[in-house]
Parts: sequence; C-alpha cells; structure tokens
Amino acid sequence: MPKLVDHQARRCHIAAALLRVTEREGMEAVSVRTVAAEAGCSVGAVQRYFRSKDEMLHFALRSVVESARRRMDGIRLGGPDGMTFAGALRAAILQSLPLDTTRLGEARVWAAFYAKAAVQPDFAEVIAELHREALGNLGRALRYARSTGELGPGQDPQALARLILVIIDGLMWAILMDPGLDVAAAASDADAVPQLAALDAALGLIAP
Amino acid sequence: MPKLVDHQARRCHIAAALLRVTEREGMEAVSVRTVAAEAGCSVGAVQRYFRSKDEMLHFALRSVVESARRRMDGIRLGGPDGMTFAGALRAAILQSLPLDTTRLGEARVWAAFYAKAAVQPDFAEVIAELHREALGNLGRALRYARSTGELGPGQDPQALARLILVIIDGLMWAILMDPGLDVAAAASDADAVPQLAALDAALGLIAP
DNA sequence: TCGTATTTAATACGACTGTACCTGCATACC
DNA sequence: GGTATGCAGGTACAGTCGTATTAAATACGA
Repeated sequence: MPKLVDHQARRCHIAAALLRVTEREGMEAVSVRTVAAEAGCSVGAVQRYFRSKDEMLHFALRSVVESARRRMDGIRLGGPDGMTFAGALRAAILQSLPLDTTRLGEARVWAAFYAKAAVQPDFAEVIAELHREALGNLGRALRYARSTGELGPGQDPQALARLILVIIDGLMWAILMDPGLDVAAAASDADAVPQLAALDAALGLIAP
Repeated sequence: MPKLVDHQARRCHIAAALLRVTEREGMEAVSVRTVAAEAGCSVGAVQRYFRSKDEMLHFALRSVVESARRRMDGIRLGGPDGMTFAGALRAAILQSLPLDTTRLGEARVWAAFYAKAAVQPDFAEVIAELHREALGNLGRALRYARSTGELGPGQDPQALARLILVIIDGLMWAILMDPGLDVAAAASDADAVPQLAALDAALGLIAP
C-alpha cells in the first residue's frame, strides 16, 4: 500500500482555497489553475480530488452551507440567559451580518453563490434547503417566545420567522453594496452602520 | 458623409443582448462573442460601440439602473387614489418583486450585477446611488404619510424606508432562490407565493 | 459618379480555460 | 529487497477568452 492521504481533508483544503479566491476576486476568477495556486498544489492534484470544476464548486457550496448550519445551530434564542427576547434576537441577527472583515468575506462568498443559484437550479436547491432549515429553527424559537409571553400573541411566528430571514438577507446585501462602510468601526460599534436603522425599526415593531 | 447610425441606439441594442444572455445563463456566460451572437452582429461591431468588455458591462448596468429608476418614478404612494396607505405600499412593493416571468428575468440580471458589485466597488457605487435615491423617495413618501396621519407618529420614516427597501431586496432573493416557485400562479395570485407571508407580517406591523 | 469616411466582417494574437494523460516518487505489503 | 499501488507534478490538447488589426462593403456629399 502506498502513501495514504486524508481525502476529505484535502478536499476541504482545496475548497477553502476556492472560497478565498471567490472572496477576493469573485467567482469568475475561479479556475482550476487559480484554485490550485491558492491551495499551493498542482493542477493535477485538484483534479484527483475533484473530477470536474463543477463538482469542486458543489463541494465548496456544501461546505459553506455546512458552516452556516453550524453557526445557526449555535444560536439559542429562548433560554434563561439574562437577556430580553428582543435583545437576544437582535444579537442573533447581528451575528449573521457581515460586520467584520471575516464575515464580510463570507458574505462576498455567499453573494457569488446566490448569483450562481439564480441561474443554476441545483445550487438553488442546496441553498433553499438551508433556508427551510433556518425557517424551521427560527419559527420554533418564536413559537417558544410566544408561549412565554415574550412575543405578542397576535403575531404569526412562522410569518415572522420568514420576515426576519428576509431582513437578514436584505441587510447583508445592503451592507455589501455600501462602498463607504467602515468595517473597523462596524466591528466595534454597530451604531456606525446606518443600514442597521432598518433592523432597529423592525425590532421596534416586533417587540416594542 | 458615409452611412450614419444611431450610436446610442446601437449601444442599447447590444446592451439588451448582454442582459438577455445574463438572464439566461448568468454573467459568466457573457463574452464579447456570445453578446455579438445574441445581438445578431459581429464581434467587430460590438467592439466599435464599446472599447472594452468592461465598458460594455458598465453601460449595461447603467441601463438597468436607468429602467429601475424610471419604474420607481412611476410609483406614487401618497395622493388621492381611493386606496389605503397600506394597500398602496403593498402594491408598490409587489410591483418591485419578481412575480412574473419578465420581472423574474430582470431579477436574475440584478442578481448577477449585485454579485459583481460585491467584489467590484465601481459597480457597487452605481447601485448604491440608486439605493440612496430610492431611500430618499420612499422616505419622502413616508413623511407625507405620517403628516396625513396614515402612518403612526411614533415611527421614524427614514428608518422605515430603509426597512422596506431591505425587505424588497430580501424578498427578491427569497423568491429567486425558491426552485419550486410557480411563476404562472404568482402572476395571477400573490397568495400562491409563501414568501409574501413575510411581507404581510411586516405590513401588519407597520400599518395595523 | 466619384471619393471618402464610416461601418462591417473576418482574422490573428497571446493568454487562459477545463480536461486528459503521462511520467516519476514514495510507500507498504509479499 | 522487490514490486505494485496510490499520489504528485508536469505537459498536451482543443477551445474560448479579450483585443488589435486588417481588408471589404456601404452610403452619403460633392
């Protein structure tokens, strides 16, 4: 038996390189060669771990979906943690927004995959599944909040969950499209981001 | 004097071809050749009207921004037109969403330009300017609505305008990412689009 | 009708694309 | 130790990319 390599780890390593290229120069700059260079290996190497460029892109998408899922699972809205429901919700949303350099990079990657999904249904399906899952999680949390009285009884938790996810996506783009955004200031002080006025307006309406 | 052609019209013709290609196959499929083929002319022809591919893309972006601006200017929220404020607002937002095939195509084009703007600041600037203009228009309309009492006095019109624009963008993506969307049904009956539950939740909070 | 300026088409160029193949190399079993 | 097997790198190929340059066709003013 010859040398054995951890295939999965290699694939992740190459996918990470692909995401770095995407974050820096967009998905149009992603080619087998640029990714190989970024990953510090040869073209032949990435070809062994991915049969085709398309398979590589699919794997990369699944990896970002996976990390988003992990982040999502780490969020707890209900629960006894000395915080108001509105505050916890706001914190959870802020956590999902590109307010520092690393999350800004991740958002740029998402932007590229979103655009690809707009014309490629199989990509859209993967994203839609994550979205359904997020909808379920958030809806469950909101139902719990309503049961404890933290959320008004007149509000439909499922529709509200939809609304919050829509706002998160919309805010992501609004922040991404703002060329004058000061990321350094945003990371320390959320009030330096004028786009978040929309978020506070929404939260003020939801949980006054 | 030799043959004279309407340069501006030619540029628009070619830009329209570029947008058709983008709508169908995404921006990665846009090349000087594919656009020339779609426009029914030679590569040399598009090269005369656009010095470079980048200039062509800029012109195309400006043309979609221009048409979005025109659509926006056609929207009137305040005014005596036998409609409640909330109803007029809802209608205006629905008009901006990809709920039929033509607007779905336009949304796909927007998706592509959004993604490009995420990594190319000069594109982002053009979009940001349109966004600022929309913010101003909507803010004005909301201030007027508040002055007539149709909007509660406790709400900040500017923040609310931001929120509505964020929701429009977020809804656009939510609809675009849904592979199971029945466009035919959506065009005739907005209730066939589950994503719009988010919109109604928001409107219920804003103008109850 | 001629001349000329403008539009067109076609081609050439170097660089880059995705993919296929092929050569060494290091390893682990017989 | 020999050898077969999985891995890495390199190269080749047929296309396509954006752009520059060329020659032909066109249409108007004189």
